[in-house]
Amino acid sequence: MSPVESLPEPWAGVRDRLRLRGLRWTPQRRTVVEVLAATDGHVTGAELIERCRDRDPQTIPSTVYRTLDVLEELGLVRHGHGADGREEFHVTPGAEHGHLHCADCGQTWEIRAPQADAIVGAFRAADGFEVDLSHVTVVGRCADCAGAADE
Amino acid sequence: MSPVESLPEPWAGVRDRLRLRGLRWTPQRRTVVEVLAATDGHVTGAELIERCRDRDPQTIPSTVYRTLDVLEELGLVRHGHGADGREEFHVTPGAEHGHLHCADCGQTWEIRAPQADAIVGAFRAADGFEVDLSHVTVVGRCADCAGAADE
DNA sequence: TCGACTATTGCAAGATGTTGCAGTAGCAAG
DNA sequence: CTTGCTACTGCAACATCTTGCAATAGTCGA
Repeated sequence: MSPVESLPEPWAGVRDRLRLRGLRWTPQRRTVVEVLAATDGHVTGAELIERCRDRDPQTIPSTVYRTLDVLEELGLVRHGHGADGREEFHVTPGAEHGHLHCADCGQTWEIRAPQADAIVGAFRAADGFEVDLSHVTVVGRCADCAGAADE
Repeated sequence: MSPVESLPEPWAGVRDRLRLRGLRWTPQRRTVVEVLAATDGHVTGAELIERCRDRDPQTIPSTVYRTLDVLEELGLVRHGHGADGREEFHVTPGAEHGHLHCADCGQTWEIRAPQADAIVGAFRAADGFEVDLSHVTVVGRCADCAGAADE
């Protein structure tokens, strides 16, 4: 009795975790999980659908989005929003990070630990508010572009 | 020679500022400007269109969005994204603030100065990056909801 | 006041998500 | 292996933005 498929951790047990909650393991969900397991870091909703279609051309967007909701409840992904407000999904663990985006040059960076801690710490200390950093894309102007703007 | 219309500051000179740049003052833009002048704080794109339609039922969404782009270039509004990624427009000045949103209870607060400074300062010191706080909605869990989640 | 230049508009189509509903198909029990 | 409950799917319609294009209409100079 080999496993359904050799999925890397932490995806191997998804099927059973779903069933334990009375949820179901379907071909469509399997497609999404396989794509996510092969994804490193983050994907936008559109990219994800695109990749699912590579495996199964019949993929329906609404099904993918609903599957992502379920996987987020299991803690396997987190959704956030890019600089333009479009959805972005982070594959956990190991990809829980915020993004920094320059509105001028369009570049994006990951927010590094010191700044992440500054943000999370500031709200925790003041209000007891627990920030979900990976939900956010901080927008502004990078040093190069800010300098260039001063003629 | 009375002004075109008695718009409150800083909207009174919009017409001339547009013309100075070779841009035009149209009835459609006037509608948007009037609505914004009567708006306190922020509005979502959908709300704005709704209010414009109250004044002019012929209002076309794409025209409104394009007008907002122009007004943003003049510095009269800033766009940002709410917790769900939808657009939100801040009427400047005086409404340049970030938002804090609890994913559990759905409440939203304005980010206060100490936390705002902590964020802006952290990025400025480390990378010279100038954060546009009003673009962002920081999402997480408020103290009450975080507490309730611990059973 | 008239004419020409070109910024804007209105419209239609497309991208990205969300939602309601009826039919389908997992899954656990017998 | 059946059967029944109900979670899921597929679809269609809608919400929010964005973009390309032809026609319209502000502006400015003569």
